[in-house]
Parts: sequence; C-alpha cells; structure tokens
Amino acid sequence: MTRPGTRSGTTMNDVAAAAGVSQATVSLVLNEAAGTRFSEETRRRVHAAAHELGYRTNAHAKVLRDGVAGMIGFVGDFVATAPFAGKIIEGAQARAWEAGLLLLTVNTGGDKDLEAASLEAMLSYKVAGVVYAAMYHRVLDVPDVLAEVPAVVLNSRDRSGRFPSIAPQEELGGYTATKRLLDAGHRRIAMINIGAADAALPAAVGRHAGYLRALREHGLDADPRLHKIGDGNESGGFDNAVALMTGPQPPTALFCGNDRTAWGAYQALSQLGLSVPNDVSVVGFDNQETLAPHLRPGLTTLELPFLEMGRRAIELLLAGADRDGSTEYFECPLVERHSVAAPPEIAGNK
Amino acid sequence: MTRPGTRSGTTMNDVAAAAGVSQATVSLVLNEAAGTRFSEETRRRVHAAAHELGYRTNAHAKVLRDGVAGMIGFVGDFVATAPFAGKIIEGAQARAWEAGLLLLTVNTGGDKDLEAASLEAMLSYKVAGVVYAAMYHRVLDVPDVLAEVPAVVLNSRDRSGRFPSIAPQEELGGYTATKRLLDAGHRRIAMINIGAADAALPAAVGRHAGYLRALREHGLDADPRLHKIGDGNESGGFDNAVALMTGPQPPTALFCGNDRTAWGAYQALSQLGLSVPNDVSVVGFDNQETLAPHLRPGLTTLELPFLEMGRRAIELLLAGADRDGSTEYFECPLVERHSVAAPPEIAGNK
DNA sequence: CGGGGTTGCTAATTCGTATAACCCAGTCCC
DNA sequence: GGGACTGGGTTATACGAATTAGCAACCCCG
Repeated sequence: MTRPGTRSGTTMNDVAAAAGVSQATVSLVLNEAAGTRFSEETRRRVHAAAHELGYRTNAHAKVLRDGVAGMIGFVGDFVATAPFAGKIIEGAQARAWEAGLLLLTVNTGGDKDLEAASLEAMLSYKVAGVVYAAMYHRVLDVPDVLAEVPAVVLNSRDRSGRFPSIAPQEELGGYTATKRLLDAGHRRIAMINIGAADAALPAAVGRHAGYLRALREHGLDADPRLHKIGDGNESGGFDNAVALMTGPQPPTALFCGNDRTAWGAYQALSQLGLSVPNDVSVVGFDNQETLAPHLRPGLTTLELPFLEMGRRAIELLLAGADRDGSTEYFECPLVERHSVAAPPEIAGNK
Repeated sequence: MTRPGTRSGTTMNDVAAAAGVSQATVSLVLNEAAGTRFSEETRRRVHAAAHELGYRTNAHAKVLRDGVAGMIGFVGDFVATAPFAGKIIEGAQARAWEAGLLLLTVNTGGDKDLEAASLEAMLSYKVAGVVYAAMYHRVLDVPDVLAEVPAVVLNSRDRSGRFPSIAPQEELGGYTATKRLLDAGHRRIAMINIGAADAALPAAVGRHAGYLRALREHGLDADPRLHKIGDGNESGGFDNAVALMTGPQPPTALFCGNDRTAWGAYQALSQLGLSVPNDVSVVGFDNQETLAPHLRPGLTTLELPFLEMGRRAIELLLAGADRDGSTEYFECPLVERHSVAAPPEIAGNK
C-alpha cells in the first residue's frame, strides 16, 4: 500500500517547493552543514516538509557528485556447502556497516566470466574497495582489474604479491593441535590430512608442518605411515581411520585435518567398537559449528577465526592507502571439548 | 599497479576528446543506440579510444538519469549457522545476474535497527526490489517501508498479506516422508518434531500435519506417544530417540523433523546397538548437504528447494507489478538414500 | 548618513550519462 | 533549380544533490 506522499520519487526540489525555500536550503538544513545559519522557523519547515513527503536522499546523485560510493564489493568463489562462508561474510558486513557501508556480494562459484563481469559492475558502481575471498586457503591469481581499486585477498594469498592478504596461521594450528595430544601423553599420533601436503594447499601443508614440528620438539621421529592423505571429507576420515586402526601398531590419537574428516573418523571408530576418547583421542580443525559441538563426545578442535578475518579485511580496505602485498596471519585458538584423554596404556595404568 | 590510462576516472568526455568526437557520439556508439548511423571509421575511433583509456561507464550517472538501478536488495535475518542460507542467496544471486542485476545483501542477525537502516540505504540506492528472507519458515511482520518498492518474502509468510511470499510445502513434505515409511511396510512410525506443533512454526505444524494425514489415509490411528517434541538440533534427536526406543512398544521407523534431529537419532541408535535401517528406518528433512549424504548409512530425506526458491523470489520481483500477497509453495522432493528398509518383523519374515 | 558587519537565504555550477532536437552537406528527383 | 531526403554527426538539457559565491536586508557605530 503505497500511501500518497510516500512516493519514492520525492526529490529535494519537491521538499523545497513544499517548504517554500530553495533546494540549496533544503540540502544545507538536512545535512546540518557547518557554518550556515538558518532561522529555527525555516529549519522546522524544511524538516516538516521532508518528513511529510517521505523524502529520501538519492544515493546515486550524491555519489555522482562526491565521487565515492558507500559500498564495498565482496567477491567469493564459495560454493554453498562451505559452512564458514557465512561467517566470513557476516564479519565483513558487520565491520562495513560500522563504517556506514553496504556490501555488494557476488558468489562466483569459480566461474571466471561471472567473476570478471561482476567486478566490472562493481567498479562501475565505484565501490570503495573489493574483498576477494576464497573458499579454502590457497595461493591464487587475482584478476588484474582489482589493481584499480583498494583490494584485499581473504582466506588465501595473492601469488603476485600485489595485494594484502589475510589467512589463518595453519602451521601454528597444526602445532597446537598436536601439542595438545602430546601433552595428554600420546606418542603415536596419526594425522589424517585434507589433501597432499606437497600440493599448493596451505591448509594441508601448514597443518602438517605444525604437526611435524610439535613431534620434533618432543624428540619424536614422525612415522610416515601415520600420515594419511584424505579428501577433506567425511569419507576420507572414515577410510583412513579404518586403515590406521586396523593396521599394525595403531595410533592412540588422531589429528584430523578438518572437522569433517574427524567426523568420518568418529564413525569409523564407532564401527570398530573403539571409544572416543578412552581408546582413541581425536582433534579436529575448523570448529565447524554445525558439526564439532554435536559430535559425541564433543570434538576438541581448532577454531578458524573467520569472523575476525572478515572484519579485518574491511578494516584493511578502509585503512586503505599504502599497504603492501604482505600477508596477515590469524591465530586459530584451541577449542576444548571432550575428545582428548590420556592414552589407554597410561590411563589404564597397566 | 595502476597503469597510466587505466585510471578509474576516465569519463565519456575523455574518450570523446581522444577520439575527436562529441560526448554524445561516444554514448551513442558505445550503447549501439538504435536508429543512429555513424561511419565505420568513427565507430572504430570511439571504440579504440574507450579501450585505450580503460573507459568504464559510471553506473551512478546512468542510474541518476535512467531512474532505476541494476541492484536488488537482499535482507536476511540469518545467523551464520544456517546451513542453507548460502543456497538461498546463491539461487537469488544467480537469477539476478541473469537479468544483469547485482545483489546488495545485508545480514541483520535479527537486529531491527540494522534492518531499518539498511533498508533505508537500499532504497536510497534505488534498488529494483527487495527480497526479505527468513532463516526459518514462519509468519513474520514485514517493515512498512518495503511497501515503497517491489518486495518478496522468502522462506516465510507475511502476516499482513501485503507481499507475495515463497515457502516450502511443509505439509506435503511430511506426508511424503511418512508415506515412504508406510510403503516400506512400517506401521509404528514415530515423529521427532523440531518444535511444538501448536507454535507459530509452519515447519513443525505442517510436517506433523502431513505425518498425520499419511497415517490416516492408511487407516492408522496416530499414537500421540509417538510424537515427540525436539529442539530441531542433534540433542533433541538423540534424547527423543533414546526415549522412544527404550520405551514400551518402540517404533520401527522414525520420521525426524530435520536432518540434524535425524543425526542425533543415528547417534542414539548406534549407542543402543540398533542398526539403520535393519532395525530402525529413519527419514529426515532438509537434505542438508553437509550432513545427510555423509551419515552412515546415507540419510533418506526431503530436499528443501532453496536454490529454486531463491531464484523464484527474484523472478517475482522482476515480474513485478500487480502481484497480490499470496503465498507460492514449493514442493520438497524425496531424496532416496539408504536409511529406509522394511521393518524387522517383515524383513526377517519370521 | 555612509560604511562595515551580521543574519538568512538563493543562484549557479558540478558530477557523468542518455537522448531529443537540430544542423549541415550532399544527392536525388521532377 | 528548388524541395525532399539522407547520412553523419553536434548541441543542449535533464537527472538529484552538494557547495561556492554572493545578495539583500538589517543593525550598529562613528
């Protein structure tokens, strides 16, 4: 029900006419411009007319004149299954809003044509900057066109080193996870990774490197047979957990490259009649909200600080200017639940 | 590296100067305006100059002149944990893009002030319409300001009946799920709901109504003790499944109000030493991508057609005009996996 | 009573694009 | 040889808001 007087086409000229003043007066009064004096009576009339007519400023006219828009572009290659996509966007949007900016989001799904076209559109809209976000941590090539505007790479690293990047501290995360298990007394700790650690997958490489460093610091030699390559999914966790636990010298603890993998491991252990954490301890990675707290027992895992990363991306954009192409790393804090205990030989004290 | 000649400030006037023609000529040539004739030579020079200077149209100037922007507002109350939020947005964005429109998204998290403010901002940007999306299916109050622009309510229904709404066909979904179990031979079928069926929660009410109708059509009386109220989460599924299976006359099949609930039920059945589907059949609801296919065995469930719903919302907006406030319901197709079998007394054939 | 200061407001211009209106030089036709 | 086309452009204006420069009217003061 569009009430009369609430028509979206009301302009400053309409308000001016209604208030019996000039358009300039309306602009100056409504924007409370500094250094101008208007009588109380005039101000009142302007505000009354504006309210009466349902005046709303035309953002495009404003942008056209002032040069820069109150929008930030957010381009992601997310697929909908990425459970944390929302977190990143939520963080980014919240921070943008604090600065009075809206987010123009596009989900490219990896389609390069769509990506190019939407970047063009965003630049046409004179966005104040662009966040180029990746679904999973990797090294990627950023479209050249982004050089025309402040840009930040989120959850990945820019190969060319032209843009500031934001990424999680994978190595420290892997170290923390493994150390947690070592501190609980475990010595045979397997890792089920989310991909080959020699591929260009910083999450797999880094988490594994941290795993190795923790073992080394405890004077342990890493047994290569305890490093399994999964697929980052439930089935990779399941299959590798079965292989590990039914093989010779099974581990007493599993460090899983992500929570989905850990879930698969849980299901495998359950089928093998092994209990978490009494028989086998498990640590995950990601702290996936829909998964980690609901596993039985609750999964001890590392949190990917996506909310903060999203916020920080906008922050960098706003700070703007002379940022170099360096990468800012975010720490992944340990989230303690109930999937880690002492290994059986210690707990059982036989 | 902003190359010279790629400055974002290039306007049509710059192109015109470079090509030695008027600004009007540039506009007419670049837009391939109908009914105008220019020599091949002129066209060539204009295109060359535009390319050389890296000209990009200023969308704001265009909108200012043409009146309507190539953007659609998308306001959601999602929390990041909503696993399907991405699906809805993906569908909406894809359809919008096909029409050459970008999505201006805001995640309000239920904050009414933020909601009001961002709607104001969107209207300032002269969006072609607004999709007002809800995280879960309910009846809600739409902000009055949306009356000023084409608007569609997504995954909920507008209480006032002013806006067209799009929602899933909950009742039919509940019917289909239950019928699947009846057809497999089950007669004692429990439902673990995702909330009280008398609350203003169409998902709970509708799915339960469908459950009752299916039973009735098969000439069965619904046993009220087999209808449990969960919390829509894993724990609700777990607790109620334990209660049902350890009580008198346990059911042979569980219809769970959503997949998370079904997951809880799986965990409970596993702990009770009961096998899915040999001892107990399970049907879920939502077809949550991160869950249903990865459960063991894969969960038979109903798909919430969020992608299509998102697409349809944009479609309605574009069709625009004289839509009334009626609700369009989307069918939830059955996704067959491996959690349904004949009940033991039949399968065992004793 | 004339000059300077203050109060309260307006006229005019700018941003970049689209388009309606018009203009000029040739050509054709009768 | 004059009117009617036609091809190939240009000029001028509008869109809506912000802002600079300036203009009347009044007051005060010497």
